[in-house]
Amino acid sequence: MSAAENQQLKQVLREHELKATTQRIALLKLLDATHEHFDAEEIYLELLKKQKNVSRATVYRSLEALAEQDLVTRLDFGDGRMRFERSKGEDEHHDHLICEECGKVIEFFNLEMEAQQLSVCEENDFTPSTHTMHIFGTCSDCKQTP
Amino acid sequence: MSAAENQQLKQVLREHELKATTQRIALLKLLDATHEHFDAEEIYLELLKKQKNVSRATVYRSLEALAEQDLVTRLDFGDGRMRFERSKGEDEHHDHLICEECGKVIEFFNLEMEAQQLSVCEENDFTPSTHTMHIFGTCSDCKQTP
DNA sequence: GCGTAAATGAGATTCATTCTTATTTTTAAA
DNA sequence: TTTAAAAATAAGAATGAATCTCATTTACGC
Repeated sequence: MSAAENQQLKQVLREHELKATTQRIALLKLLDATHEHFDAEEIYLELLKKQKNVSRATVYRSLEALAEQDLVTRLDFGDGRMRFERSKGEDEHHDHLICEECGKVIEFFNLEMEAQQLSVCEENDFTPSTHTMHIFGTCSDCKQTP
Repeated sequence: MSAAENQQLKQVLREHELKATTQRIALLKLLDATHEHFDAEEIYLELLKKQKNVSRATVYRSLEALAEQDLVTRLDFGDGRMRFERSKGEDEHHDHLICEECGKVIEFFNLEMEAQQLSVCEENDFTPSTHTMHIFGTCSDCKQTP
């Protein structure tokens, strides 16, 4: 089953004109297996656990290549390092509520908000490619324990 | 007139329990005088031009202290360094369209979008403090010259 | 299997930001 | 105005994420 998954990911990489290296496959497999928002260092350490031949530079370079092909998505929570997730379809796009106390990230999607964004772009003759909407504050858990 | 401005800024700083140092006053004066989104290094260089006694560390520390008191606002355009602007009133809040070609930043405000944000927070029992809404893409100028 | 272009590993490098320590300022009170 | 204590500053060292270098290895079309 892991073999089939490897085969499938190899396919995906080739379709995006990326060489199917063991490192890239392992990286995609890792992100496929979690819903967490890993940063590059965490990804590097996770990969090290599973196979010894990975370097930090490769993690960064692979993430860049994969992001360029929209196979992974960069997330900037404003704390100085980028997080990454496996890209979701257009219909699975989401924004984030970020708790400043505990760091928890709540994903949300609001159709009206997306519509407003498009209308703002139109008003300004601006062609959008991506957007980030982050609301910082305090989550319900942290409100209760002051 | 600069003396009066100094006096006024001194007042502002004291009201926020910050010592009114010449560096902080100069920093506020600089941000008051421009609509640009300077980064820390640019602020440092601008201040150096006007008076020789400033250090990078002080610029960073002052910006942190001023941001904490909401006298300046941090802007994260996702390019690896923070920008700063003089804080505007609640009613002057704005979000940003950021051109990926030329780096131009267009400010906008959309009341419905702000309302949607509040409703999302309510749905999630989340108390918002600040938010960032950045739309990346191509501005009208850059569309014309491909 | 072979050759070549592309990817990788290891570590050096860059760049924004933070920290350290000795010195200087601010400010409140004498 | 002088003075003392607390806070802020200057200068440069240190940190940490991300990028770059270059010698070595790997992927993959032939």
